[in-house]
Amino acid sequence: MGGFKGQATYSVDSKGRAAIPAKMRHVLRPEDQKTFTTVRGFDQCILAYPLSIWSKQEADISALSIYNPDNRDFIRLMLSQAEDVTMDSQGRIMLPKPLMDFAKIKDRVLIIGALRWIEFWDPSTFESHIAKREADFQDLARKVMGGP
Amino acid sequence: MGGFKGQATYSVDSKGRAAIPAKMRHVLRPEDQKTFTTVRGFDQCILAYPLSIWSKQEADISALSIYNPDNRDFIRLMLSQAEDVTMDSQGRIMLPKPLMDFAKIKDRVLIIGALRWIEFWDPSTFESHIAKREADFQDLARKVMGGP
DNA sequence: ATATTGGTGGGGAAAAGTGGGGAATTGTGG
DNA sequence: CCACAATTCCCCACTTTTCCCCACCAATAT
Repeated sequence: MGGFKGQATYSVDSKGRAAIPAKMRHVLRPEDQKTFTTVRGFDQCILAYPLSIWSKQEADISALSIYNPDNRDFIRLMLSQAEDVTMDSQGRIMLPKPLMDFAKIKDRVLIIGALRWIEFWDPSTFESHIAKREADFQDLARKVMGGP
Repeated sequence: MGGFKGQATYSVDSKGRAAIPAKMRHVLRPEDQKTFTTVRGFDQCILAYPLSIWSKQEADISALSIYNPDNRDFIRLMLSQAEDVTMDSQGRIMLPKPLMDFAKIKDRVLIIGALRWIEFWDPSTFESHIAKREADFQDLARKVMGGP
């Protein structure tokens, strides 16, 4: 069925909590146990995978050989800042501090759905990240999705 | 069955709702669950795909590798402004605010059927967009559809 | 003329987002 | 092992937004 989509800008309260948009909560399945695994994104953002999706990623990483130095460092970078977070009864999660620091998120957060995962951005960071891409959206789409 | 066709100019009320023309409503199939997925168009308009059509698009996007930066930005641009909208009992949908801003739609909207999807335009934007093409309709047709 | 379908508008109930207090847990230092 | 501090977790309460339903008007068909 449908994955995460849409966006919302919410507040991060003094306890570091942020609400998950209701429309994204509804995408979660019972086996996810209201839990996301948060990891450091490849860009300056936090990624949150539903538990059941993350477990596949974890299996892939598990399969990497320990005898390759690149593999070892990749595992360190990926896992050392990974954290399971469970929604409270209000549908909020606690964003891990190390990840908030990495993404420069303070008291407002932009949450965007990206099919199989959710991204948390500092609003102004996202704007500057995406600005130039926006102008080239047509070309980017053609390049990525194929076509003449 | 036939796809969406025709046009209509309707009002957008204070709550951001717009009616789907009845002739287009009748194109929807039960598996669409009266739901469209709205996305940012490549031109200055909003696209609405019936749920069952959109799910194919989503599958294609899902197949993209997240280890490619272009792919990631494409997914962000496409999905962050995508939204599922379900018709109410009067056959209306709520146009998402971010998309209305993008398409410069205020209180009137031009709705165009385009076979597998519906387009929402600001009436004057559409007029100026299509004006120059209108004169070249013959040539455009030959270019697009093939022929001498 | 009347019934039915299609478009438009708005009010009230329900859901969603936000903030904070206090109990339970964890971690640290004596 | 215990005391204390800090953090986390679990409720409860308030405000705002969304959504569901009813009502109205116009146009078309019977």
